[in-house]
Amino acid sequence: MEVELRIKMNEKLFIRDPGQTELGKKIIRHSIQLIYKNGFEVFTFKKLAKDIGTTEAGIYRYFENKHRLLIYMTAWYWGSLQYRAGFTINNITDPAIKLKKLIQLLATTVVDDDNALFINEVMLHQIIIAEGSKAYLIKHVAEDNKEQLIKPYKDLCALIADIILECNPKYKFPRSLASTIIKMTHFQILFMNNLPSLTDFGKPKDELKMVLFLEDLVFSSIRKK
Amino acid sequence: MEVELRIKMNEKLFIRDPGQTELGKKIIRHSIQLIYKNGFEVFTFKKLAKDIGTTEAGIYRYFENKHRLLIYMTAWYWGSLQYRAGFTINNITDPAIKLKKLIQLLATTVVDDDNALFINEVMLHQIIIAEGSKAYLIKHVAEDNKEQLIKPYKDLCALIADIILECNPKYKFPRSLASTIIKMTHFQILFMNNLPSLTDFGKPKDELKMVLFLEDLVFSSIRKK
DNA sequence: TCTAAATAATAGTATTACTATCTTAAATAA
DNA sequence: TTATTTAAGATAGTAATACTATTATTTAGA
Repeated sequence: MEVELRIKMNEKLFIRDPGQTELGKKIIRHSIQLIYKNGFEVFTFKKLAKDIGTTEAGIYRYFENKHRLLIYMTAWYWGSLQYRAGFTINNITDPAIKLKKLIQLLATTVVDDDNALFINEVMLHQIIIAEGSKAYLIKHVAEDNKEQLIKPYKDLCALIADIILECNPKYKFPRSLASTIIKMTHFQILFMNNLPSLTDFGKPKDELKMVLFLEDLVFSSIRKK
Repeated sequence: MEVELRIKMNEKLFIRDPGQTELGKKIIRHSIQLIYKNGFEVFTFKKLAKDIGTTEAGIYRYFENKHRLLIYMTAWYWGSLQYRAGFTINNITDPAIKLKKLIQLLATTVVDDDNALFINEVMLHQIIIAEGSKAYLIKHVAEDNKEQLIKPYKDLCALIADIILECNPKYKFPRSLASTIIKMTHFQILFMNNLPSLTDFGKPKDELKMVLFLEDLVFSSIRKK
């Protein structure tokens, strides 16, 4: 039996649902490869179309522009993470262990490299780390789209904030700490890989030490007092 | 007597030094205004030229492209911060107080709105918070330029890391904590202003509470053990 | 006053980011 | 089975962007 994990995406994120058609899946798959390889700035629909073997107009039937495509990817990433987070902490009662598991989930490179899926999560993870901020760090995103885009992110943040409160109901900054955890895991990975002198685990790369740092940071402030 | 603070900028960051000429200063001043107002994506040299009352070609004599201009601004910002950091902690001996002062410096909106200066630091601060990541989150920056751009950032990080070690010589992650402080002050400001639900001080905006959060986070982990 | 540097004015090109239209192929519904 | 949607392919075209090049004019310094 095959189980296909399908993440329900908000309809406003696309013109035509890329998950529903072959071309749509190809668009996502090849975009991820191209952006992963060369970065978002040099990525164009023309190059994508050529890579896929279709035409520019074909892509435009799915996404309004390349920025929307990045938003779609980002939302997909956070949705998937949300799902895996729920899975990870399922049946665990100790909130501290839940939190540790989540930090690990966030900080550790995804290993699920199932080629059957139309989304390569390893590459996507790297893209989000390197380019993810660009999805919402822009002035022209209309408020409603921003809402839709940010929602899975917010949900994950709220989930973590709740667990923090479980650990210590008196802790004053659960949401800020939650968003800090999420941001910092990504940034420390980015720094570790590209600007190692901004970290203490860049040379040699030591993901484990990074997790230790994050755990230390989080638990010292939660447990204090 | 007038004292002009001049920040020495690396020569690779521009074609012609904008600090040396009237047009150059205008370029910086108007870029800051335009990017602050509409964001970096929609900012073009054509619009800038029109705004200044010069031509596109005129701008290109100073900067290779708009991305280089952003790099210049970013480097200027970190240079300025580095200078103000030194100023701020001068004559203070207690490392914990030094650290607190630096957190405040990073987190608090700059007030120095001296119109005489060709760089409006209040706007620049906001630009760096909102668009700063775009300066180095790109694949095509050549390594040497990246070095030059990142240097003042690294220097500031190293300065903070040293103070952290003064506070507690046994602390294991001084550099990661330092880069975390720098990143998080900016992100928490951004979230506070744009995505308040990701923070605990968004509604109403409470910069002071934010500083408390950061201090709590930093000192609980440094002082532990 | 002469010279060199800086700027202004104008023009032009390649690429990007789209939009429009028309045709064909495939899926589905009556 | 045929009719009808629906998706995809093919082709063309436009406005804006991101530059480069050339020449003329102004300004400042020796």
